Amino acid sequence: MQLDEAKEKFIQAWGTLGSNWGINRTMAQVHALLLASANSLSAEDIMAALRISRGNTNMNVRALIDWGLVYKEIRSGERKEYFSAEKDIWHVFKQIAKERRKRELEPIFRVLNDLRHVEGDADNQELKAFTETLRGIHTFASKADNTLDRLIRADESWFSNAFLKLMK
Amino acid sequence: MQLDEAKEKFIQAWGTLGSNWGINRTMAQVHALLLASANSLSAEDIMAALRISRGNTNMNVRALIDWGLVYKEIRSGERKEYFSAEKDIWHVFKQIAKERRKRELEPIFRVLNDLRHVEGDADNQELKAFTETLRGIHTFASKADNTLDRLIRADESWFSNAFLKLMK
DNA sequence: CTGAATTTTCAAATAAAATTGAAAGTAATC
DNA sequence: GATTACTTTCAATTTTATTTGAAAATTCAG
Repeated sequence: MQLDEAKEKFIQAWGTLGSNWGINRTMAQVHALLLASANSLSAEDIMAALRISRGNTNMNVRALIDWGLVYKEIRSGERKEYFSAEKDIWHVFKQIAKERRKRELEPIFRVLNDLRHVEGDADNQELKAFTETLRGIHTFASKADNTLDRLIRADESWFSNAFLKLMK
Repeated sequence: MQLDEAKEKFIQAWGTLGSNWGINRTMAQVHALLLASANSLSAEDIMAALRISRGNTNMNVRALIDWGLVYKEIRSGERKEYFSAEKDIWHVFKQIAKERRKRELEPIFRVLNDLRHVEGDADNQELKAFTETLRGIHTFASKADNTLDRLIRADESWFSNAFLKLMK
């Protein structure tokens, strides 16, 4: 397979992966394009490579910068901005985990926790079932969130070590 | 807060959570409704509670059964089917992880692995950058996939233990 | 300052995903 | 084997999400 074909397939696959997990497909594709490029790219480069509009390019590049996955580069003597992706995949993963936790998990878990104090008759079966479900979610979410937090702060050797530990 | 209001908010929150992570919002809401119910519910009950059509109800209940998150119940003497959710949250989590791995991770990682054999000049910088990115993804994905696999097979005490181990 | 290069915004258009509902299918009962 | 009580399917519709592109804003160089 030739490089161009492989890159194209990589971009498609990464886009599908993102899309399946609630990330805008184009955002994931821009990310893939930058991950697969040796050099930083301008908005024009991205527009041409993915055949998308300037507005779309701008929005998604900004989002990737907000997510801490893409960096802006200013080349001296040039006015145009160039963009490059963070290439350390462990760092990329942590960054995504961190942002998604902040944006999509924390707010929901805050709501779920508030719901645990429902007033009502102690031997109402419906109420019991509901609070029991919320309790289960809370117990699980606390452990998971704590583990995730540790993961986000850890370096790769921690992950490898943890991985090995858990293997036994 | 009254039970009905709390249930409603729970259903909304669970729907938003699913939607953010690439799961059909209604499917997540049906799941929430069943998670919050003491007794199994019929299609009519679900239609009424969520104000959705019969077709929609049927599709999403079937999907939840496919995912192993909801069980069908036949009450003797009744023709109607009733549905109840798996309430053990640790089991629910493992089941979701298992299904998503199978449906959305494995196929993509198979594609990405194929892309690692790209032909071309060994000192082409673009080629080097591309293969290096794929190598990084592969290394990470292998570890993550293995950990996930172990998680899926584990029981809750394993998770709690692992959690404690990783805390130190 | 002024103007050219570039980026950003966002209302309107388009595309994608989800939903409806009625017709077709299935299965239990008499 | 016909009737009834459901469940399933899927083309058409509706809703939601994404994308476009042109106008406005910004930034830099002279």
